[in-house]
Amino acid sequence: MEKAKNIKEIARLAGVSTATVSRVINHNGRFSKETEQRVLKVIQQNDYVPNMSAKGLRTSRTEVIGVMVPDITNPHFANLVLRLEMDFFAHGYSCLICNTNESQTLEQKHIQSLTAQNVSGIVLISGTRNYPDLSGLPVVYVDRPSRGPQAGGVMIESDNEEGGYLATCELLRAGCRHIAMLKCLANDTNQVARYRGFQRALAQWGMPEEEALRADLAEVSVDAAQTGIKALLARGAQFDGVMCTTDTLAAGAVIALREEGLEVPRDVLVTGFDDCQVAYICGPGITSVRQDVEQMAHLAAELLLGMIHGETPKQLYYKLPVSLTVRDSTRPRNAAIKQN
Amino acid sequence: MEKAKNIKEIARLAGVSTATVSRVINHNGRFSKETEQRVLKVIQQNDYVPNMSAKGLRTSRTEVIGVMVPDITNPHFANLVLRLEMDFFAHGYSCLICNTNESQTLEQKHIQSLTAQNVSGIVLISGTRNYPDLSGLPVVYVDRPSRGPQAGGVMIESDNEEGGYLATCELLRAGCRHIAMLKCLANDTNQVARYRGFQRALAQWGMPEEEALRADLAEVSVDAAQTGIKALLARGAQFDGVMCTTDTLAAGAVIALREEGLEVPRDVLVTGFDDCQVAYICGPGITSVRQDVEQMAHLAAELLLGMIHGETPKQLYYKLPVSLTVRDSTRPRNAAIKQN
DNA sequence: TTGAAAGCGCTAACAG
DNA sequence: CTGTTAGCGCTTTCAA
Repeated sequence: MEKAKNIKEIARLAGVSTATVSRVINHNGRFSKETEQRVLKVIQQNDYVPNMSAKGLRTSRTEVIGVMVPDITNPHFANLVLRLEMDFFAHGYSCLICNTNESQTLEQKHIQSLTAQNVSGIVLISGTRNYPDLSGLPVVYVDRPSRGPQAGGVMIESDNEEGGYLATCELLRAGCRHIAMLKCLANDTNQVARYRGFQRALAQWGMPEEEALRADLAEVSVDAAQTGIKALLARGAQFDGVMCTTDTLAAGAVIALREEGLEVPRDVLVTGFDDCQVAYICGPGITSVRQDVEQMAHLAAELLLGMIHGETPKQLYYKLPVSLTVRDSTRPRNAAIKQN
Repeated sequence: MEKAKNIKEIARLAGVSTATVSRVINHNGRFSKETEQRVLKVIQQNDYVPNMSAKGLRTSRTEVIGVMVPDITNPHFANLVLRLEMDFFAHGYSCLICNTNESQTLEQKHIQSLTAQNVSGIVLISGTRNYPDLSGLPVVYVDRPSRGPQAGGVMIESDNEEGGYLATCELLRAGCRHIAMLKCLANDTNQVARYRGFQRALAQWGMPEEEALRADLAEVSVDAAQTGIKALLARGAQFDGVMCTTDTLAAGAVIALREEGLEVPRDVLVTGFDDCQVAYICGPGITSVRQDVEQMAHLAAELLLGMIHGETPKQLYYKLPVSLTVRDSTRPRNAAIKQN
């Protein structure tokens, strides 16, 4: 038996008009209980699924969310995207995932493509805000603070400054007195905040920020971190701790130190940021600032779906708390370090 | 000045019919060079982007590819998805990414959602093949061999058997004589192939497969691997090498061994599979079988786009070569092990 | 080489 | 509570 594939045939089989079928499907009321039962039965019997292109054309909105992410292979973003996708799908929405590779040109193209496809909303993980095509479309900015003025939409981020502060305090508490700083401020404004937290902790402990111990990397990668650490050592920098603005950098730092004959935590302590699997896997485990990615995704989905349904968000800005996961990389085995 | 937002207005501004505009946009010929120039200019001046819902409704096909992946947070899949997304976007296609979490029910729902949205094709990373909704739609199966009979579509996978063989040979070559096997055969048929490669290598070296050294885990996770290794040790298993069917498992193995006072590679050698960043980051670096993810994604995109444009693929099955990335985890510092 | 017009499947205004 | 109908923006056949 041939299955009915459009609303007209369903209507015919159920002995009602297409309007009624549409109302039943979209829970728009104005039909009797019996009619509903009959229509739903026919729909089920025929495995009928409404054509989303038609619906999209008619309503100028599809049950699709655009998710723009710098790089899905970054474990932190992968986690975030997974959660977003799950949350949205639970509400009947699919996700168009767009990797922007930190390129504004590509980002612009993706946004154009997304609006052309009538997505209902966009989750934007980007420091850029001034996309004109976005006007009128619900947007939630996640994880990356704005480089310029916020143009509209909601913003959710972790308390990165506090995270940087926590990590640095942990190093200081564990006895570090000369902390190197591994960062990459180029694309990621989060890292600026983490760096500020670092500075605040030092100031609070009455310690100077040592120019010679700062490395600003060209990119966030294990390689760049290795190079950075080796460059520091090569020019004779003396440090007993390394604060890294990312777990990836921390992993690179640990590897580079090992290659240079320095063991973590015996000779140098290290902290990371994001609390990704690498922090756990890296030998030794790396103390890292944990972001609540699950909550971040959940909140983003909730807010965006709310906006899509016409609600106005209570706040325009949400800052989520962070915590510190302490591992071996800040547990000095060498008591000497504490006597500095 | 108000921008034109649909084909009708573009047509009016260019002084032609909508049909001509459509033909220009879709390169369907049957227009003069001058007309083309004029239309393109108006399109550009107005930043006009065709409404994809309308196009989708009309043609029953959208420039969207569905990508079904078990879990985007698995670095191997994240790499694959990133490459796929980049390749497809370069050809004007967006990707709906669907995490299936190894659930067939969820997979089924996603497929229904994808077909309802008139996607042009699907990349399916799954062991399941018998989805009826897929008939007529171009499908490329990637990375996961079929659990049952292949229903149609093209299949691309790495030579997992050879990979398992290579890894095992490396352990044997390095002096291992009692190799533990850490695997999780439940969902992932790839791992079965890797396991076969393991068996082939042992057989070739004239060595028995030791029942007592096999662990089949409930899931692919660091925790499961740790538990597995500790269980082996607890029941007094003696081994000098561990072959793992995944880098994640290998990382767990290294951690568990360390926690039990065994150092890699001093006491035990370890190999992983996938050559993800964890293999590099884990201290020590883990020797791992490298899959050419880039080529896999590239081939998948090429084949799927070809099928979408009506071509018939030359082959229905592609097996991609693998290689071994040797790291410290199979470079024994302890000469004694070689004299076994 | 170009235009007129039908219609994809759906929703929503309106009429009853 | 239910049906009729117009039309979303686009492609494509047919006619010129």
